[in-house]
Amino acid sequence: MEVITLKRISEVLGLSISTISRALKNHPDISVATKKRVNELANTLEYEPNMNAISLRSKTNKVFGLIVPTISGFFYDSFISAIEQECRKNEYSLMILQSSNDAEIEKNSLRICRQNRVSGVFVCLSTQTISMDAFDKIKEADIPLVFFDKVPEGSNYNKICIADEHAAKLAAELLLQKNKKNILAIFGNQNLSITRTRFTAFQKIISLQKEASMNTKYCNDSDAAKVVTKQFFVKPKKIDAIFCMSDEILIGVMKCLQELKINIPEQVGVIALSDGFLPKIYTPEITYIETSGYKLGKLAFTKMLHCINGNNDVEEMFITAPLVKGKSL
Amino acid sequence: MEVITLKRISEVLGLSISTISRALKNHPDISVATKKRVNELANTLEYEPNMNAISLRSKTNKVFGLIVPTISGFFYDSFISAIEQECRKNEYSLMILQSSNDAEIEKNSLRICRQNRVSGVFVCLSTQTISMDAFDKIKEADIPLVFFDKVPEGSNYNKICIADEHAAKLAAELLLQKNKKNILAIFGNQNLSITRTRFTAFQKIISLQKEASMNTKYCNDSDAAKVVTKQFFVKPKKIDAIFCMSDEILIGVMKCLQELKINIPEQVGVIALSDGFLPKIYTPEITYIETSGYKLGKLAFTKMLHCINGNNDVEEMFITAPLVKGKSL
DNA sequence: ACATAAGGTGCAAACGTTTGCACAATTGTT
DNA sequence: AACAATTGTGCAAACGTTTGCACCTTATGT
Repeated sequence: MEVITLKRISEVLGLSISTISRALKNHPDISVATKKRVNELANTLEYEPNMNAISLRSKTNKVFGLIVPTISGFFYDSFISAIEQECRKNEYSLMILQSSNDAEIEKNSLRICRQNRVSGVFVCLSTQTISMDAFDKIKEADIPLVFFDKVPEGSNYNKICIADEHAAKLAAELLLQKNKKNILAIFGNQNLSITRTRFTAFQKIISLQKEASMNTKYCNDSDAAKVVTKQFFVKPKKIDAIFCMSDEILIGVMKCLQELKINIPEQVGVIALSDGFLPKIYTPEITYIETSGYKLGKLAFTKMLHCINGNNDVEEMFITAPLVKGKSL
Repeated sequence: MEVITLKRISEVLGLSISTISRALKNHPDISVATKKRVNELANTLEYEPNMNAISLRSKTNKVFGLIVPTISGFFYDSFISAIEQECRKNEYSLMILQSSNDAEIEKNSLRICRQNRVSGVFVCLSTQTISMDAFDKIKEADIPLVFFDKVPEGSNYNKICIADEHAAKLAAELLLQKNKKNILAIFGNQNLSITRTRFTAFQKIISLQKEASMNTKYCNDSDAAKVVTKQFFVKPKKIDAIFCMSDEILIGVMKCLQELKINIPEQVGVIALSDGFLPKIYTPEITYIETSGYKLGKLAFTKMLHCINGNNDVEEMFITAPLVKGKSL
């Protein structure tokens, strides 16, 4: 079927293209009568403005880019979901790119964003990213850049994060409060600043309590966490609580505990940092500090809008991570 | 920073815009020397073609639209992940829209797709969709349309589905084979054709075995499934196996069984239709028929490419759902 | 009656590409 | 020496919008 343009409408109505354009935008110059005629025809013909033309003309594409290591996961999907909702509200579209934790693909995704002249880019860094050059170039091109979750180290980037320090601290305090003395603390990929932050904060609190001891382990996936956990239950057991830095870790830990038929919380307590979905499907429900991808997404979007509106202050923002009590501690 | 265009390059080099354009596209008309000069400058200046201009000129945007009820979930995220991968391989971009199971939003998403002149649209229908008018219009506008998972009834749409009939049949057969006689079968939203298909196929097999009886329940969410399951274990228990139509159902069922400390598979067997993630985190691991969003995505994309390449045959395609044995039956 | 203002509309350029065609310069053929 | 073919390049239009400006009507004020 023929696609309707301003030109087509102008021909039918015997008016000029500019009149049609203005009429549809409710421009005061155009008479009410004409506006009515134009709008009616546009409706029956189901005119839809060509975004490509608009973007070209206005030099600004109402699209945001979003680069994540992977869409499927315990966290990104809810983040993306939040961003998409906000985009819709604000009449932006969302272009999603996965980096698969590959720096090369990530870089290429940035190129795609530039080619599409997106209005801004949300980025959760891949675990492999070393050079920030490509990102710096985006900034030079005046494309707002908002990092979330996995963020770079420098101070010249917008960063939206879970209040990792506070969250880890909260977990540690709760463990001490429950009088746990021998804690197994399992963290994720050691390369990530998020891991280091969580570790440092956690350890700091635990070390305050002289009688408490802490075993630190780093695991890159669920299976590793399972194996690590098992080690602590085959030897004479001396662990009375496990801290899981993420959902991924939690899965491995729980798998192990279930297989060994270890009772929670009687034999061992469990606490995690989590998006909240998984802790609720276990029995007993796991006590966790909520690291909500959804809230993070909302905040990231707010910051992005500020950038769009000319507020160029580089900011690091945090969302607080509340404690959600289960029965696992 | 100034944004680089063909014009800019042409000015620097003292050549015409068209020469630059052709040189960058390695057009045979242009001399090797010129090509070299142009490419070098384009590289140092980091020229990135303006996709909006290209799309406008070519009247074809290399972007696909994707409309799903929700991004986060046990299934859509892996579907989306697959589509995104294929898009990247084929140099398309992906625009994601959530319908939130709201027909109005879904319709609006279609509008956005049209305005962006996308090359094609992937759709998983919302549960509330009644009228197919908006979709029919997209088809009239010659925009390829590929439905997946939740698909419309008519025969004039491309549909990519799990082989629901086969999957439900497989589950039923396995239950009979394991000599289960009193089966609780829990299904999802009764409005969806996917539910009806699974139910019919499942029931057909069970009814072949005279001694087997089947209790059918419909639940719209995990909590409902949990409540329903509980009912069957407070009265004198007569259930020896539970069939879960989806991950959502499975979550509720497992929650109930765990709370009541019912042993799987000794006291009751469990089988589910699932994407595969959840069955593996339980202990024992749940036996399931794999309904892979990932595979579905790959197949949907293949069909989309066929459409793009002018193969307009309307097709209904299925992906087979293999049995993955756990220890729950 | 005549200037001025107000109201309604159209012209044309611009956004950044691509591409058919024309053209100039060089080379090859008689 | 005349002519054709080849090679390399540029012109200009087109894609669908938006918008500053100019234009032509009328109505208003003196």
